[in-house]
Amino acid sequence: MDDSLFRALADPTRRKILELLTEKDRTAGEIAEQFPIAFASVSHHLGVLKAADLVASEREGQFIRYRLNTTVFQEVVRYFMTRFGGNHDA
Amino acid sequence: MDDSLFRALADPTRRKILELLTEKDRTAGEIAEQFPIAFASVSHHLGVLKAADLVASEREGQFIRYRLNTTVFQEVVRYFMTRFGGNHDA
DNA sequence: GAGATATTTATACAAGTGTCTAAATGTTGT
DNA sequence: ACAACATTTAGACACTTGTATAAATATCTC
Repeated sequence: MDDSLFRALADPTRRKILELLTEKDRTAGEIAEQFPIAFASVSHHLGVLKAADLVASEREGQFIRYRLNTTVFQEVVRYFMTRFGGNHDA
Repeated sequence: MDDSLFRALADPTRRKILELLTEKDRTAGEIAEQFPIAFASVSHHLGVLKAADLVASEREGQFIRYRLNTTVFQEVVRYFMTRFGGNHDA
């Protein structure tokens, strides 16, 4: 289990970004306008999430669209369930 | 979902501590001797884990015994499953 | 190609974090 | 009460991180 994964999840702005991407894929700009911080700062967060493989991105014209990498989330869930006895039926 | 929870999980030493406590409850000293860092540093980590409610402790004579708070882990699992579509049957 | 829009990269800085050593606190046994 | 042991707390310091502004890169339209 990679360290960058948990460090990426440690920031509330990044977790909010992930939740936004749960609803639907979004461009960097669509994501950035949801936050009171500078676009460049959001871009930095997106880079962290991407480095942790929590999101993927692809260019779409002048936009760059981000989407959740659900595979990694299942790994996180498995990490907690196997090590810390999360209730599988919950 | 509290911010301190994810920040607590972001450090590899702390995750290792949690894994040690999965096996069995341990005193601060038993935990500390598993790591190459100073006892005081481990104590600091234990404080962080306790503040995040991931572990609980109780004095036992001169020792202080730590144990996992499994309830919070189930909350973490639920957080990921509900928001990010982890496979409930996995 | 120039200008407009979308996004990232570079740089700087204040705040936060992990570690250390030293000192403090709590407990036990003499 | 004192000494020994177990653990935490206090301060200090290097390193990381989240943010900002400014500059760079990429795409689109004219």
